[in-house]
Amino acid sequence: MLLSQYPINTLKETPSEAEVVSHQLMLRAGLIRRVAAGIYAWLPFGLRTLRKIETIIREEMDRAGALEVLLPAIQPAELWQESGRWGEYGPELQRLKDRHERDFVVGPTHEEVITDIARRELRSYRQLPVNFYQIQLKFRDEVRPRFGVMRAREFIMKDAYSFHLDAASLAAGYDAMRVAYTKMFQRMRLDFRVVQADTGAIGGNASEEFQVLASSGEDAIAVSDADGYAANVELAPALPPTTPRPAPREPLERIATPGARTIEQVCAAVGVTPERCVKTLIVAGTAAGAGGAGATGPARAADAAGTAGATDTAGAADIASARATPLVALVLRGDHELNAVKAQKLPGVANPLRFALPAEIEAATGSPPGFIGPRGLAGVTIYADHAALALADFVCGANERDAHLRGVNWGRDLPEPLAADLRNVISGDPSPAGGGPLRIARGIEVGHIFQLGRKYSEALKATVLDEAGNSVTMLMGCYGIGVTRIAAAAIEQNHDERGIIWPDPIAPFHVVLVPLNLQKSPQVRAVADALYQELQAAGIEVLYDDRDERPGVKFADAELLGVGHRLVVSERGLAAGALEYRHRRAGASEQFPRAAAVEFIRARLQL
RNA sequence: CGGGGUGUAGCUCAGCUUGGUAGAGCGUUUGGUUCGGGACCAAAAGGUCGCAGGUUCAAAUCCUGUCACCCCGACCA
Repeated sequence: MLLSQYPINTLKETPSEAEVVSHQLMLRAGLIRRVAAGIYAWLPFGLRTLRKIETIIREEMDRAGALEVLLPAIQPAELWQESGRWGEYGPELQRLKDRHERDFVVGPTHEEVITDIARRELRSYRQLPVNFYQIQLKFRDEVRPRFGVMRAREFIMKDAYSFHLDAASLAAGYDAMRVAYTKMFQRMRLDFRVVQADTGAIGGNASEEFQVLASSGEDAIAVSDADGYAANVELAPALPPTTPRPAPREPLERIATPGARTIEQVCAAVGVTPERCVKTLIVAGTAAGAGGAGATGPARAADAAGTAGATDTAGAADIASARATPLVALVLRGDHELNAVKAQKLPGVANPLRFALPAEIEAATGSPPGFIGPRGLAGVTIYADHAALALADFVCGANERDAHLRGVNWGRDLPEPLAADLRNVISGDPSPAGGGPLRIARGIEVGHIFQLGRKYSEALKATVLDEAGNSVTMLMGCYGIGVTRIAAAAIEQNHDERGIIWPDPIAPFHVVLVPLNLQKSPQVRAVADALYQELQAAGIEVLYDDRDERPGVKFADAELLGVGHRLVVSERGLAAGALEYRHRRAGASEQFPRAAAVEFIRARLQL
């Protein structure tokens, strides 16, 4: 491609809207432009990279035996009503009406549509297993789109759905996808980890995420280098302390703590460290959990889970409803952080997790937020994290304005609460796999694989006949990749102060050809033109900077755009019969004979 | 949705406190000189100051409303 024919400008200054490096560089290099919040246009250079990413995905999906389809972006509400997600899926689901006032959605994902196809097309176990995939635009009306294409509202996703007769087949299909994904991300030269993950709103059983490691990543992942354990922090279990709780030594004592609402303030007022304190978070419970004493037993657990989706999220103004909402207290050690995913799975806790409103807290405890403690909380289910439960002589709120308690002991001063894993693991916690301490890394989720089970096939009655002629509900797996996000993730991992450094397999071009003094030197022109033809004829993708620009401008743009291999043609070099080569990561250039150009470049491409 | 902030030239921003001629750098155009690391000189184009009301002799500036965008918290590829 001739750069003189390309009208998109690079930017010297960083647009103020961009926060993270990948976003800044994508805008500066002219890969993307913002059209609206979380909605981007892909310009030619950006699209070239996007297409390369898609090609790698396609090749590996095809190799794994998956079949490509293209499903509609606009989907009828009926399918979503049938699966139940018309009501469950929140405001992220973009709903719209056609001219006849019929309801539709802009697809955020395609389980409903593909299951609808599957139930029509698949009649026999002989047609299974099968895996359908597509690469297509999705729309999710994110609360807060951010970081350019990393968290956009409209984005391109590769989504795949597999159908199986039995669990063994599903597991095999799932494993095949894990292998295919691993291969793809390896081919893209990404530094990633496969981590255990929460199944989230989509539901299902086994689930793993593919996380590209980057400090700007939005996900925290717990990694143990000793035993290979890796999990999203949302899911990583915090093991209970192995040492037993010490015996009480201090007397229970009330302390005036005027205005001390945060753990830091309480510690300062009382004179202890955060790990000697306990914080009590009040969250909404479920109607099932409100029944009365013993509501948290296993028999009620199924009940609670069953009604979780129906939890009312009434406004603060409605005091009557606020009083009616059952509450649950979650108790954590002062230096620990609540893990919402773990908490909302507990019996009696509303899912999704919702913090109680100040009015609700005051109505239930008689104290404003900031002075709440587990002692004397009547009619509230109390869960204590294992670490909080292991404390003796701890500090907590007194359920009274401007007062805390110290020397508090479970069993002695208040009943033993229910024990649970409520917190995020932190660096240094023991690995659940048993091998050494965990460390916390940041990751960008570029892929996610699930064993869905029968959630959608059951709702949409997707069945086949088995060998015995019985109607069997199919098992499903689903497998997503954030295609547009990969481009951003790759830049997060591959850049320097001068710009992008694309890995060869996803670079918009293989080589950038930079002739110096092109307009004045017929010799440079002749050689550069010839090289352009030769390299292209050899199947090498060349960006030919034939602009009438000074060398500095050409070098700066080439480095910003991030093409890995640079070829310089100059009068100085040609006098010695040589060309100049430099890798984007290299500190210096090397000379090589002009006649060997094609072989020289080919030997250095790592595709 | 809650909290914080910003809308002035294609981009980055100043001007607003204290109302009175719309500015700089980069980019763009033309001419010239340059030509191995984002050149220099000269000239030029380019803005209904987000939008709508209001106050005032006079509004980028003050007031009200509205829209858009960005940042911090709960969701996800």
